[in-house]
Amino acid sequence: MLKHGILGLLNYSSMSGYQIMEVFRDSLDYFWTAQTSQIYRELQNLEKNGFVTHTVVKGGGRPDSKLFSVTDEGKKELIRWLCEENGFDTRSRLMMLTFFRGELTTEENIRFFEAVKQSAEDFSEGMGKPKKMTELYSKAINMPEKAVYWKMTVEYGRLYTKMLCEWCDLCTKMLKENSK
Amino acid sequence: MLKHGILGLLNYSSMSGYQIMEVFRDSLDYFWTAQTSQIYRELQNLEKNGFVTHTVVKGGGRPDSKLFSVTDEGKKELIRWLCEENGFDTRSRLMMLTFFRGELTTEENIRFFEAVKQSAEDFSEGMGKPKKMTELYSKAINMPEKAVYWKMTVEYGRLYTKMLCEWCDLCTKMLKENSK
DNA sequence: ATGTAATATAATACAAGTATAATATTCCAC
DNA sequence: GTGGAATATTATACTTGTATTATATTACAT
Repeated sequence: MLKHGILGLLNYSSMSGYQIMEVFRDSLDYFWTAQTSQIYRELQNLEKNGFVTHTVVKGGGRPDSKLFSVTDEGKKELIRWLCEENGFDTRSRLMMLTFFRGELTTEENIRFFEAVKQSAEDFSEGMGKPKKMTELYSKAINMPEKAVYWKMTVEYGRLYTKMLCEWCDLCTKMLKENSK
Repeated sequence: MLKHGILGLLNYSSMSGYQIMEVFRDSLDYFWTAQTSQIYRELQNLEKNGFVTHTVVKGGGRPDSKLFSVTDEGKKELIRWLCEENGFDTRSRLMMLTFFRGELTTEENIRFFEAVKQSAEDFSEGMGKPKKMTELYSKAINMPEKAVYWKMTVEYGRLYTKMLCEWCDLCTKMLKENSK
């Protein structure tokens, strides 16, 4: 997954590994996170496969860096991935954690679902505000035709957290009714 | 994750690797899938860590099998996991695939979101019916106090797929308005 | 009797994500 | 001038999930 995310970013514009790391950290972390080391490793793999190349850029004052760019092959691979992956996925850590909660008490589990709800609310709030989105949209000035897809991911975040809060309320309700 | 899922199942009742595989395949695949080989590997790891033990059972007619049971240590580990993992997670392959769709045409992307919606509808339909749930609930007769948590995972599936369909409709709408 | 399906376990290789730490440069504050 | 923060890359080890294949036993249908 990360591999293609990097390819997608480099397709917007050439970047160093460090800059890619910043984009994931500051703008994409609401749907994907990546360790710095993983980004550099994937860049090496992508280069080995001929999907990206790099030139060394003298760091004016800063350490030298490698500026990575997608190749034609890389662009083709990005398109192939976009066309062939269907994206529907139901794997859920939360469901694994929910399924086996019969081992704990009703009270403990009510607290669990309230904590999940709180996390969802915090996330939802944190997503709207900051540089996260402003950085995204400032890039969108140069790429207005991409902005609609970025907006969709934000809308997903909104709908998903709303749904999750409703589900948590439902679970809490089920537990309270159960224990009467 | 799988490790604790196996621990959770063995905590319901002792089983062979093959039976665990059947439960994942027939009853839990709507939120987690696992290769047979991964299940046997995790069983070996769990045993190495002292969380499960096994006795060999002569297969009356069938091949011999290993009947696995949780140890006290294993039960403790299960509880620890349930208490310490918070479960809120926003990583999404679908969002990765959405974010970079600016490379494709509006028409291609409308088809994409329609396909995602179709998958969600198929999943939702498939979840309600079959032996999947009947097997789950037949076990619930012996464990009525666990059934409420199993029901919650089903409710999540219902809410999630409904939300996803709405999101797909929204995306399609955004694209159609955009291209006017 | 032959082959196929179901039962049952195991090995191997690979892909992808996590965790931690090492190394080097330069700027800036104290 | 010293230490810390930001920039920039790399290495190593580990965990988890995926993919494929191999092996062996018995039941059952053709």
